[in-house]
Amino acid sequence: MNIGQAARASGVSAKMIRYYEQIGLIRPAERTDSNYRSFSERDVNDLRFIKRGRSLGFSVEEITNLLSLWRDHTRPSREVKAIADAHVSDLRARIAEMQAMADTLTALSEGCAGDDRSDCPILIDLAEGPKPRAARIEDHNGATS
Amino acid sequence: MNIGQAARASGVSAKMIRYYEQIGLIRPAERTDSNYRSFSERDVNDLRFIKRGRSLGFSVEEITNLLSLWRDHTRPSREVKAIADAHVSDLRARIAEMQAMADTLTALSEGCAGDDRSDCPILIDLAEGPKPRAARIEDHNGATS
DNA sequence: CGTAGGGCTTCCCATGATGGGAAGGTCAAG
DNA sequence: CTTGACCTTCCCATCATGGGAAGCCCTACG
Repeated sequence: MNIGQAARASGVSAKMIRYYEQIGLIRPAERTDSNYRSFSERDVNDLRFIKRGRSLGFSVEEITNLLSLWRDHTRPSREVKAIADAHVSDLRARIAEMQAMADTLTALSEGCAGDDRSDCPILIDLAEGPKPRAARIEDHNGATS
Repeated sequence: MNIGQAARASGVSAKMIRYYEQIGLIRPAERTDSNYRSFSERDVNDLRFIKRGRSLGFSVEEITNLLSLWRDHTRPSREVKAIADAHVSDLRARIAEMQAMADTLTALSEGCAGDDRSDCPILIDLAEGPKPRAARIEDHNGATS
């Protein structure tokens, strides 16, 4: 199986296959007499594993670990779960961050006419920093943050 | 004002200030006799603008546009709003993507004992691809997706 | 006044995952 | 035997950021 065929079969681009080989994520492929890489079904399965891992947002480094856990069927599921859970935490943290950005911007955009006038709370916020959000009445009671 | 002082005053690292200058995001700073960059209050304000924009997830390119809109007070808010809204769409799309990843992984992780046994649905999913979700009963009625 | 330490300058390199493209070898079909 | 599609390696670019080296400058202290 050529690299192109392996690419089509796995959904991983030929460029990426070479890259994964180069960084040691996959074993160096066999070579034909003419120096073409030659892939087995098993190689393609590994590539599919990698592809799926990437689509779940795992870094190549995490996939390296997951792949070695997968190959060694005696390893405890604890290790796999730890990697996955750490990744989920990471995802959720980044989601929260981006959600906050989106919410802030949405609020600012709603206050922006979006017409010919130049007045725009978005620019004001960028220039002057975040305006304190509508103060909650409870806060007057001296609860120090 | 030295670059270090400007960095402290704006929250943008000296490295980044030089970079922003290099790519033309900010005007080249004045220089002292000894070739040190010299920043004004106005420069620092620009840096704060940039900093705030980055913290809202705008790319440097988007900030370039926002900054020029900010400097030209005659421009219509429509343009600003368009940039912001496009960015919000982008954020929301990426959030949805990551949310889907996190949800999938959470479900898989819940099915994983995380103990000494090697059996683990996470690895199975990675190796074999996504399992069809628990089929909803309504779906038996032939509603084609 | 001399020197030490900290700040500044530029320049190069690295990150992570991906793609683009050039130059050249190979293979299969016509 | 030629043509076109494929393969090989190598280099470059992305985006925003940091690390670090080599060398100049400035200030404060003895």
